Parts: sequence; structure tokens; C-alpha cells
Amino acid sequence: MARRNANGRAAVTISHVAEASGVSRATVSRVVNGNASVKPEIAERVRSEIARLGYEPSPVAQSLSLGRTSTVGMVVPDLGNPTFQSILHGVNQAAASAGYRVLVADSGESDVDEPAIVEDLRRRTDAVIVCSPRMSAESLNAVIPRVVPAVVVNRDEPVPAARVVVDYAAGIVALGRHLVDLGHRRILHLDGPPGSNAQAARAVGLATLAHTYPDLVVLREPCGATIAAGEAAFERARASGATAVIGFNDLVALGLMGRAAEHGWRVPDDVSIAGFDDIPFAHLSRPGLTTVHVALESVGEAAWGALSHQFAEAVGADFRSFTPVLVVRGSTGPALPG
Amino acid sequence: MARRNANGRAAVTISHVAEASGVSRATVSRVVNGNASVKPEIAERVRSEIARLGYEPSPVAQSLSLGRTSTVGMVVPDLGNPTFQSILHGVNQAAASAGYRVLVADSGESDVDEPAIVEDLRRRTDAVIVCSPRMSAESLNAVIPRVVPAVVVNRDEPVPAARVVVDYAAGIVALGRHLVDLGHRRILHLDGPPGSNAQAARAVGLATLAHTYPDLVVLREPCGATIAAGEAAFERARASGATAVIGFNDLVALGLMGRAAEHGWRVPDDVSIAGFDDIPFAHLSRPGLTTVHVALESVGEAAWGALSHQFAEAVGADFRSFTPVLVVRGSTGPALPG
DNA sequence: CTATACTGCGAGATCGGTTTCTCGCGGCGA
DNA sequence: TCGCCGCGAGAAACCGATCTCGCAGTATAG
Repeated sequence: MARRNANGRAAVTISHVAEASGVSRATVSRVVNGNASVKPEIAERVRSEIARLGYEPSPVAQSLSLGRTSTVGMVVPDLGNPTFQSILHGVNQAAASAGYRVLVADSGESDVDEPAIVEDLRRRTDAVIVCSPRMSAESLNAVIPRVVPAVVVNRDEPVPAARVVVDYAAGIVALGRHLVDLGHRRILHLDGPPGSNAQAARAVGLATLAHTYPDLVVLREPCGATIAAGEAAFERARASGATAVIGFNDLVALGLMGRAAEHGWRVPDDVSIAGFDDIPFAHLSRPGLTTVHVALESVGEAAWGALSHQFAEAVGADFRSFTPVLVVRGSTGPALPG
Repeated sequence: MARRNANGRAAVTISHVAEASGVSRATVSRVVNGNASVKPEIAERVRSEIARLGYEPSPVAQSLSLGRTSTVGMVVPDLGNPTFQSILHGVNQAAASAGYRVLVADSGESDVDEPAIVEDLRRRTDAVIVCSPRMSAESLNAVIPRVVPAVVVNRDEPVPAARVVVDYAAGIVALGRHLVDLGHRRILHLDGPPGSNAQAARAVGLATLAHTYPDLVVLREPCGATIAAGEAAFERARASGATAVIGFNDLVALGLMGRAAEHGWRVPDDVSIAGFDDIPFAHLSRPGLTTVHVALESVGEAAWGALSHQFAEAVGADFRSFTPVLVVRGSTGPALPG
């Protein structure tokens, strides 16, 4: 049975072209790929038949024959999160310029489903980028060797694959230093999701800060990663007595700032507020949000770079770290005396 | 040559399982797919060999054999745009629950490349979702019949495929009515990208408004679709003498509001400002941004729904329209008397 | 003038599955 | 006891490409 597309037209294959041109399939393949030498006269005839029939090679058949799909997979915990969207955008841009497509999978924040999703995706693609995996270190170490070439984004522990990370700890240290310089000695950090790698890194950075400045009091309060979480943390933030608050990310910080404005808690006169990520809206608030800029699209590009590197040579695990940079805007100011 | 994965381990194929179990490949296939009858004893033996060898069928080979990839493609003008990210998220969610994956392609806002991208993507997938295509109506009408099943999102002219649209015109009318009710008689609309479908729909809505309220003056000013464009439009907005300004989207409106705050143009006392889309940040500004809510994830789900409908029966073009709803916040208020 | 090299192309294997066709074998009715 | 039916499983075709191998035919050297 001739395979037909949904139009009812039979799809035109290499055999049709071969028959129409009076040559073998091998020759058509040679003409299409331009590798071996074909007599110009025949090549021309084949080309004209290709044009007449509207032939295009089937990527699926090519994939099977070549053992290569020209596609890479990317697994993210939640496509709805702007962070992962930015990274995906970066990956997609870089991959597209190398003729690769990106297959996306959303693990729905499920740590147990993740290994299976990664493996399944890898079977359809030439490599996988595992972004901020929620799975345990053991699962990660078990699954990664089965799916190389692979790149892991935003996991701080070593894994048997290339790794691209954002140095959240350094970012939080830079931010803390800025606040200390402004005279703040009682700083509150609104924590993100407990299990997340980013949160663990923040905790490390905060500990470093506390160690560096003995007279600094670093408070922490469970919060979350959303605007709503930031809003909900308002009362606890005010009650903490901190003169400066760092949100887990910009969403949290902006949520908090919104509530502060409603309740007459002036920023930065009564309290300094800072965020993390430098999303496009961070500079739009009144006052503008002091935050830490993370070049997420570059992270995506770096992830692709690590993959293409593995395509070229079967080299093992390399490592790329992005250091965020402090962006000072109006939401942080001198601590109130006393 | 045995195909090997990047680990150097030979990939285990159906032939290996067949040989290890002492049966034919056909029987292994039958066991895996559970279709035809296989003697329980043999089936069990095959299953245990599958488990022992860690066999999993190759999706690529299945795709070739079955003529089905269990993947749908989605083409967007710019993955960096939150609008498309939300739609993608909706599509991905819905497709995943039906066992389908989503292959994304970013056309880079290029109207000329789009048809080729769509066709290429379709060759790798079972269907395509073409989102806010920038290509001309002729190109669209030429390419769509070649790639069915297909769904076109956000194009108002009829196309030979299923269509999912957001009724931008109705949204702008609702917004305009709200402003008129507040006493505004001179309204400025900051236009979006000239070629875009959304912009054309806005123009239609604005014309309807002008026709409905004869004493209403509707001004338009070229602007764009970004925060920066909104900021850049500030001087022209103030010079226009309008008492209310509608941004092409929330980004534009928020950009404008930022500049207004800097220059002491009070919102909503001196000017009312409204946006479009109701992005998550719209309620965070001071005052909160009046806007029109568009259920983008539902749009994505509807696009998938239209596809799966076409998978089931080879039915032609159905149509889904989403009507945005007005969300009134603090950025719009009564017009100044006089 | 023959032996050798090279060029251009086709036959056929291969990738890893699914599916149709066929065949052997056992049970059952006449 | 013979023949028919049906079940279970293998052989082989097929999906649509790539690629190796070898065979003609021609050019070149000895």
C-alpha cells in the first residue's frame, strides 16, 4: 500500500523519482546529497524529475538510515516558568543555526517521572538537555550515562555529563555585599522551593555572607517562587524586623513590593527590597527593582555549545558556570539609622 | 555494523531479543504490542528476555514503519515572546496527555522562511500548529493544504484548515466602552507591528468604536509590541492630548506607565492607561493595569483539540474563537472634566 | 595490443520495526 | 480414518532512505 498523506496524494519517495528518471535509487540519493560523482547529464535529468514531482527526502527514513535525527531533546520541569522559557529560547536559537530542531518535554515538576521522560526523549533525539532536574542525585547519576550525549543545566553536584550552571551563590553574595555596604545588618531572605538546586545554592551564598560579616544577621523565611508567594510573605517580612529583604526571585520581590506599597511600607526608605534573575519587568516597578542579572539565553546557548562539542569529539564532561551580575536600581537604599 | 549508542554499548534491537528468545522478530513484535495471540509460555519467555536485555522499541523505526511519529510541530514567530510561550505551554500540556510530543520551531519573525519551516516541520511530525503566522495570506493558503492536519492560530481570514483565534476586536471594543463610560472622548491607541494579525484586528475594533460613539475621537500612533516601544511613545502620547491611552499589549502599556511616573504624569488622574493580554505582571504595577484578559493556555489546548479531532475523523476546517474579558484595575479612571 | 586504473552507476544489504501471507500441526466432526 | 478448520508462529515484504560492493566501459600506461 502506498503511503498517502492526509491529502490523499501519495507521498513521493525516492523510488518514484528513480523510476521516473530511469535510474536507480542510489543515483538519486547521490544527486540529492551531492557526494559521489554523477554524470552531469543524468544529474540534471534527476534534478528536473525531483522538481517536477516535488520530491523531498523523508526525515524519518533518513533518521533510521543514518542513525541521526538532527533533533535534540530538552526536558524542563515547567514550560510555564519564564526562566525555562528563556533557556529554551537560547537553546532553540543556537540549535536552529546548526540545522537542529528542539523537542521539548515538560515533566510537570514530577521528580519520579523525569528519568523515564529523559530516556524516552533521548530515543527520539541525538542528545538531551536536562534542565534544572527535580530528580534525586542518584536518579540523575543512573540515567545520565544511559543518554549521553547529554547536558545538565543547573545542578551543582557533579554528574557524568557536561554541565552548565548559574552561580547563584556568587550572585547572592554580591547582592548581600551591596546591602551591607548600604548599612544593612539584618537581612531577610525569602526562600524558594525547598528541594530546588537554586534554593540550595542560595543557602550556601547566605551562609558565606554570614561568615564574612560577623555582625550581619541573616534571616530566612519559607516562601516560594511566585508573585503570589511574595505577596503572602508580606506580613512575615514586616514582622521580621529586617531592614532589607531578598526575594528568591524577581517575582517574589515584585509581589512583596506590591503589598508593601499597598500598606504604606515605603521602598527603599522603610525597607530595601531586592530580587533575583532580572526579568524584563524588574526595571518597570516604582522604584526599579535591584536584582541580579542572569543571562539565561546565554545559558541555553552554552548548553547547545556543550552538546555540539560532544558531537564533534566524544569528549566527556566539561563545565560552564555563569556568574550573575548585580543590577542596582531604586528599590535598595541606605539602612535606617537605628 | 551494529549501531552503537554514544556509550559504546550496542543498542539492543528487536532482533537481539528474537534471537535470545529463540523466536522470530514478528513474535517479539506481537508480544510487545499485545495484539495477536501468542502462546503464554513463549510470551513470558520473550518478556523476560526483554527485561533482561533492557530492550525498548526504537521510535524512529516505528515511525517509519507505522507512518506515524506521535509528534506534532508548532511554529511560532518568536519563542521569546510570552504570548507564544503560553500557547506552547497549553499545547504541550494537552498533547502530552495524549502521548504526543511537541517539536518547536522559531521562524525568527521571518515571513519568507515560514512556509519552508512549516513544511519541513510537517515532514517530521503528524500535524502542525501554525501560530500567528507572519506569512502572507497567499502563502498561507498555498502551504496549508500541503501540510494537513494543521491548525492555524490567530489568523482572521479563512484558511483551508482548522482555526483558533482570539477575538481581539471584541476585546478592544470592551475596553473602549469602559473608557467611554468613564467619560473619555479622546483615546489614543499605540499600534503594534504593522503586518500582524493582532494589529489588524485592533484596527477593526477601533473602527467599530468610532462608529458606535460618534463623539469619540480615536487616535492612533505607531509604536510596537515591547516595553521599550511603550517607553519611547511617551512624548507622543502626552502630546496627543488624549485622556486615555491603550497600549498594543501590556508590555507597551507598562513601559508607558513607567515613563509617565518618571515625568509626573499621574495615572489615572492625568491620564488613563490600559493594556492588552493580562500578563501576570499587569496587576503588580502601581496602580494595577486595566487590561483585557486572554486565556492563552486555553488557546493552546484548543489548538490541540482541533488536531486530535482531525486525527479521529478526516473532517475539514472547524473554528474556535476566544473572547477576551475586560479586567478593570486602577490605571483607568474618570476623564478630567474639560 | 594488452594489462591496469579509474569512473559511473546499479544491485542489494541495511537501519529497526510492523504486517501480511503461508504453513504446520492438533482437534474435531463425518 | 480422512478431511477440514483454526491457532500459533515463521518467512518475507515493506516503510524510505543510505552506502558498500562490484561490474561494465573507457582512458592510460607499458
